[in-house]
Amino acid sequence: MKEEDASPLRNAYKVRSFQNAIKAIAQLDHDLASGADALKLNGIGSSIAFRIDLFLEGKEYDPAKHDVALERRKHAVANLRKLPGLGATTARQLYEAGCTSLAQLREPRFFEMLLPHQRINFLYAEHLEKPLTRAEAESIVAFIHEHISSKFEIIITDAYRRDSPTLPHLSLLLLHPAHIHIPLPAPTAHTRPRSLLRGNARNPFHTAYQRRPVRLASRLLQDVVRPLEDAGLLAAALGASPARWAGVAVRPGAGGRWKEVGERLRDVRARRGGYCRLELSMAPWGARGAALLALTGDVDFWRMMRDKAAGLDMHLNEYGLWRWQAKPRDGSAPHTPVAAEPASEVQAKARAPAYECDYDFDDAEWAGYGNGYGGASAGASGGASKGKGKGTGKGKGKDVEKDKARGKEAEDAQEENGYWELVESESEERIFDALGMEYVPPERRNFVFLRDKPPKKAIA
DNA sequence: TAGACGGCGCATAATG
DNA sequence: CATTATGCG
DNA sequence: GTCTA
Repeated sequence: MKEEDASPLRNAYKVRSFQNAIKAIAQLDHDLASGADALKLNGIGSSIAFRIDLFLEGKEYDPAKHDVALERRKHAVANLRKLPGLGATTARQLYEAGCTSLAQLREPRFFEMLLPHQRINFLYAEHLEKPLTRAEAESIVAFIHEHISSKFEIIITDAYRRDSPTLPHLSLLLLHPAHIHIPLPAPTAHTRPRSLLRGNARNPFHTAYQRRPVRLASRLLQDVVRPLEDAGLLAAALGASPARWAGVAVRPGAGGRWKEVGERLRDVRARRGGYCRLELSMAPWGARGAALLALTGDVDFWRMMRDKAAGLDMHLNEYGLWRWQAKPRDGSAPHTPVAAEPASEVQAKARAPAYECDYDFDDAEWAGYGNGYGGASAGASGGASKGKGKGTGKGKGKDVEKDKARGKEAEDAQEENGYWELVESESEERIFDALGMEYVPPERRNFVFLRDKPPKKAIA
């Protein structure tokens, strides 16, 4: 009877209902005698009970008889949703406008319904589906090295670092000795453990809202993305923020050959040649280890690491491993800098701002940061903007609705109760160590590792 | 019988 | 320009 | 689709 139920996928809640029903039946230690028998189970209602009867009597359930139109719509929507970034809502709108397949998105009336990133994903769809070879990845990195300052260090992360022979896309970590500010986690990071088993796709190096000029002034955008655009490597952007850029890049020709700039720019304009997805992440110089961890392990492994940290009452993000230090009641900050190991000069500079918790929390920089990990301090507090509070003022507070107001109050209280202390961020090895784990080499940071060697396993 | 059915952070659009 | 709403995963 | 208020 599972086969009976396995197919439908139109209404998310309906699908879940079927899943629940299947689970309920699977947990039984005996066979079902009838639909009425099944009806007693939690998760099985009249409709599924009826279909169980049909099944037991050997009759077929014929969906076509029930609803041809629905079936057709289901297929169309499922097809449309294959495009990354195109979800249920857009798919439905497209279908209602008469679009029944991905191919039809070519038609202007449908194409215009797409958001910018959806358009790019569509236009480059065949290219982006094609994995890269390691040689292609290396060739692109060499190209980038030739077109940006030699002070940048570039590390290929993700699947490449895990020794995978092919890469779904190219993910690069960039480091620059002058890029050193390590932002603090949100004050509430430890009191709001994320759901560790599901949810957010990985999106490290996010920064809170910044004014346009500030955003565009980032070293990544100015000194990396800009020259690469000029060099004709980048064909389209899917998203750009101060420490992160994602988009479409040109692939090298056969044998890792690159054409001359002018020709490449013409190719890009005409969308000739091969393309791939490229992701650039800019990490603070002293946060190399944490950044590598965040960008190398697959999603499951990274989630496991963060879970591990949470279990030890710490907080792990792409900037480092943090421990919450409660402040004594009188408010005098316990001046206990970590510095477990001798820090290089740059490092010291990188860390310094992290411990000076003298932010003006009413400053606009802090307004609007989310509740989660990774966000918080917009890099703007690098040094200069620190002492002089007030930008546009007003920042947070205000008359938010009850719910949010409560949350904010809690946050304010948190801020006074302590601060985040950076335990380790420079070396992967030492982060593993601080978490009480054996070092796991990149090629083993994957789902198989988690399954074969359950570290602690929160998987309920 | 109507409404819930997971919750959250991000990017972008819409709105003030 | 800043905040809120929506789509997405 | 089912469950609950």
